[in-house]
Amino acid sequence: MKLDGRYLNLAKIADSGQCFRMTPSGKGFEIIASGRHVLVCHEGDSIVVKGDNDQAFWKHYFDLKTDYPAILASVDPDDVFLQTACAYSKGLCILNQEPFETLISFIISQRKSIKAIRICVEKLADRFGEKLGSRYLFPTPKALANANLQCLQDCAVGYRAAYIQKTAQMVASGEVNLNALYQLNHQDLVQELCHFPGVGVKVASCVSLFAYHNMEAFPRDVWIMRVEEQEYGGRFPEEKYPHMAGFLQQCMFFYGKSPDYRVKTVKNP
DNA sequence: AACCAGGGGTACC
DNA sequence: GGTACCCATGGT
Repeated sequence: MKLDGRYLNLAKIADSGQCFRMTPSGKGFEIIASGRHVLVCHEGDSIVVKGDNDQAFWKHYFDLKTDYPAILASVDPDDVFLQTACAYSKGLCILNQEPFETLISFIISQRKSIKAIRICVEKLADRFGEKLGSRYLFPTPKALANANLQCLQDCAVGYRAAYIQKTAQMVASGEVNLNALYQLNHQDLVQELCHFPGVGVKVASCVSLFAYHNMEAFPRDVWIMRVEEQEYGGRFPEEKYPHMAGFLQQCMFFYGKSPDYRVKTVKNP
């Protein structure tokens, strides 16, 4: 199956820190998402997906309906840093990911590096997920709700084990219906997600952006705050870009973490 | 070998 | 309502 790949850059998406189960494989990438396990790679102007034929799903997953070039073109030309960050990040998009996996993944994310998050998520899948071919799917809410606390801790999640277990129980029991939350706006959604243990405004914002695709979400982590301090004297005016702030945040995060930017901003007196 | 990682909960004031 | 401290674990 082929998709329009003229804008996307799979390598950048895989390295962007919004998804944790997209890994280099041969000339392309392996993706495990929403009960599917595929191989994707660039081929000319296309992205070739092998292992699944649900075109509607993958078009949505890669957010092909959003006009990213138009978004990039509408960035304030006087904001030199943002222009640079966006140019550097060309090919990034905001994926449409499954809410439960995104929720648990970003509960794990607190005080962890992206590499460490990947390891935890993989261990959870290996231990509690359903097998599909050579790999394991992300665990269902029920599987994590019934998981032994010590077994969860064996997945290197540390003190977050209790957060994961309780959150999974709240979902599995029906106390919270994640699919029903699509109808909420960003602010109400964040408030709702904050009821889960281990979820504060930052994690909730990530879930709002990466699963529910609320583009006005602007998650502030240590990297973003560092960039905001350096480039904007404290705070990026995200209200200036109500329908694309989340994507710009991705660009600022991706560029801000890159060696290019870090070398540039080193101060040697 | 200290220090940091896509923070949040809690106990204080 | 702010703020200080604690929380496991892996990478650098």
